[in-house]
Amino acid sequence: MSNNKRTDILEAALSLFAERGYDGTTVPAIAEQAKVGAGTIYRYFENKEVLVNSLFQECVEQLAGSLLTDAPSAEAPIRERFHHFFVRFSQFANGHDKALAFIDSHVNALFLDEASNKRFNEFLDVLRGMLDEGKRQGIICPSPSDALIAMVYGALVRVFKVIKNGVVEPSSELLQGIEESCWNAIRAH
Amino acid sequence: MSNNKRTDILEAALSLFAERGYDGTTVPAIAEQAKVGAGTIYRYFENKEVLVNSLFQECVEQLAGSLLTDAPSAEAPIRERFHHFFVRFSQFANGHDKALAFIDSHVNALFLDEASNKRFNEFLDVLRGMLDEGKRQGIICPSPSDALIAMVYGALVRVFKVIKNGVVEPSSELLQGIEESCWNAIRAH
Amino acid sequence: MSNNKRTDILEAALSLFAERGYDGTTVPAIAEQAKVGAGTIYRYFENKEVLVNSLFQECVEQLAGSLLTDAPSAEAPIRERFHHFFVRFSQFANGHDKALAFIDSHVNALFLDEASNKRFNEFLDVLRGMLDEGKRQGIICPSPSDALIAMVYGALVRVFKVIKNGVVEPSSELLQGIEESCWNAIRAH
Amino acid sequence: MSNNKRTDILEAALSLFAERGYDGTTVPAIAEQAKVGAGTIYRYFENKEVLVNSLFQECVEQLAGSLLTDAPSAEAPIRERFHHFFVRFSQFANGHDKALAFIDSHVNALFLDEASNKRFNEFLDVLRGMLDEGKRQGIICPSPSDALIAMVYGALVRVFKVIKNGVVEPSSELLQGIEESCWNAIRAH
DNA sequence: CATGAATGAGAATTCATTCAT
DNA sequence: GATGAATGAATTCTCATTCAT
Repeated sequence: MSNNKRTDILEAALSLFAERGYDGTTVPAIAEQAKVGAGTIYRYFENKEVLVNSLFQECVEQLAGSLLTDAPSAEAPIRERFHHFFVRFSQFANGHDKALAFIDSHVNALFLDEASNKRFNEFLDVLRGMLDEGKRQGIICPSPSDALIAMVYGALVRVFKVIKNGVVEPSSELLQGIEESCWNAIRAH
Repeated sequence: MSNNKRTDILEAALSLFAERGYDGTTVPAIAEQAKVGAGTIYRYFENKEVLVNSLFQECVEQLAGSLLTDAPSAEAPIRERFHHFFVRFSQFANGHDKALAFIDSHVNALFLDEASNKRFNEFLDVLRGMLDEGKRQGIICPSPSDALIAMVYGALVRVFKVIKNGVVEPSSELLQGIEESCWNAIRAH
Repeated sequence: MSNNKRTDILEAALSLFAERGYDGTTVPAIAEQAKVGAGTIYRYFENKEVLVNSLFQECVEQLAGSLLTDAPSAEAPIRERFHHFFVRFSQFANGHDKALAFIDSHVNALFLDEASNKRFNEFLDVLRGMLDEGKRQGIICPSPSDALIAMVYGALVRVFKVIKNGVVEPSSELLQGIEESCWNAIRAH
Repeated sequence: MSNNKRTDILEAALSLFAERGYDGTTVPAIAEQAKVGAGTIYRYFENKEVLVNSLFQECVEQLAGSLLTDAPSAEAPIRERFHHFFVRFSQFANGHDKALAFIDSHVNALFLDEASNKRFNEFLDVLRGMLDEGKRQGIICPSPSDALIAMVYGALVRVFKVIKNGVVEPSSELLQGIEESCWNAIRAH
């Protein structure tokens, strides 16, 4: 029993969208997974597109919120800020693997609306802020921040996916190695 | 006029799959884009699933072939081999952006068959070979190759996507910076 | 208004299959005749083939049930048993002419499944039992029962079809004459 | 190699129509079976409907011709005429089982044109003539000829089908038994 | 509020027919 | 004449959405 059908629906949708994609997922399938009637979904979301956008925004919200929790101040050393970012991201990837997979595989989809895209860009801005500050300090390499973000984000999404799939073991050495690799990718040499 | 309808269909499918995904693309839409009748598609491909698998395998083939062209021998220095890989990958990303986007967004899809998955893993093996040799020589950092591959591949796919989208300018400095970043991510420090 | 859409669909299908055959009948045509949406048919039957098999089995069930209703015991005289069979068959042919036409024109079709064929053979077994007993008593002529069944069944299906078509009048003299003819065809002389 | 593509097409169509019915048979399937191109069929027959009507009429022609060959004169004893009919019909059923199955399963089809129906009725007229003469002589029972024809024709089609299917062995005793049964069905008692 | 049966527009696929070679 | 690749209308089937209960 759950105290909230809306949440049940979003969780079911997340699970299915992450696995089969938006277009590969039917509304009745979401209803079944959520253990609600198909019609119930339409009491909480105007239609399938509204549902996917709501879900996307909530997922990005969670990810962004996760990264900001207990974050060092803007005055803290970049390396420390990056470490916090990495730890949080890695926790999120571990605890919310479906959300990360869903965000990643739907991020450029045509059915995402203005608000969804805006929300995702705001999330990227957090990273951008850190990198821009680092470049000002000469600690981060001078490539465009958008390029650096794309690389770090792309690298992390992918590497946590192979971890989730069990291809490699998520030991603390591995995580340290990944953090080092990412840091080396963006720091000035 | 084209000398080959099969090619027209594959190109149309690539374009649409890359943009809207497999499930978001209708067969008549492919037919229209390819300027053939809808029924014609079924003369060349048994069904939509066979079409997407054929396309996937051909794209991976192209990518792998591209990376192998004029590749330095296995005895060449790792840095040189990596450079060649990067240059080829960047050329492919530039000339075949849709193929790269298509591969990337469909690589784990449930409708891909055994052969498609096998073909993609063979492509990854090429990278693995280079990294494993580098680790033996102590040049590449000791994280599992699957993790390093995921990071480099993820970083490159993503960064070339933002380049394609015009977010950043593909200057030679940028490309040098990206290559350096990727190399720094995987080399031993 | 009917209390059961499944029944509406089966009746519509029976009517159309009897008239135009399985392959000559489209699903939307059945839907229209049944006054339901085309999609509704698929809520009740997995596909067109399942529909035709369900219908076939139900029709054979009705025919067999009809023949068994108030049937004389296996100890009753063969002539009496045959009379009962004939009367029941003739009533069925009169009241369920479409069912009889449908069964007859689809009985050997390739799309009928194991269960459908089995059900029809069970129906034939009822006749076979009567004829075999008659042969044991020397009342029925010694040709193989399968041949006698084929003849009687073939003769009756065909003659009731011409009656239904209005080619001949279904007077009681006619029915008596047909019963006599069939009996004469199978009795020992 | 055959000297006549038209014949090849008709034979292929006969074989397929007999097995799967008109609507269940595709024109390309006929072409393949006939070892001609699909387009070739349209050089000999305007369309599929013309093909099936031509075939139907040729088959009925063959059957009627078969029954008339060496037929006793109208003055010959009815029993002798019936014997000849039975022998010829049985030969036809044996040598042209597909033609008989095809005629039987398509005889009332909606796509048969005027000429096809007319041709089939002319065939029935041959039987009718014999039975009417027999009734005049008091040898044949007084049921309407159309009913008697339906019964005899229905019985024979069905019984030769089970013989063809190997359910019963076509011994000369069996054939004699069948002939006797049919004769007993229609003679006056 | 919640449901799930019902719907029909739209998707994948087939096939009778045409026509350039 | 013969072919079979190409076609698009028609067919089977799916699914987002509605609405009576």
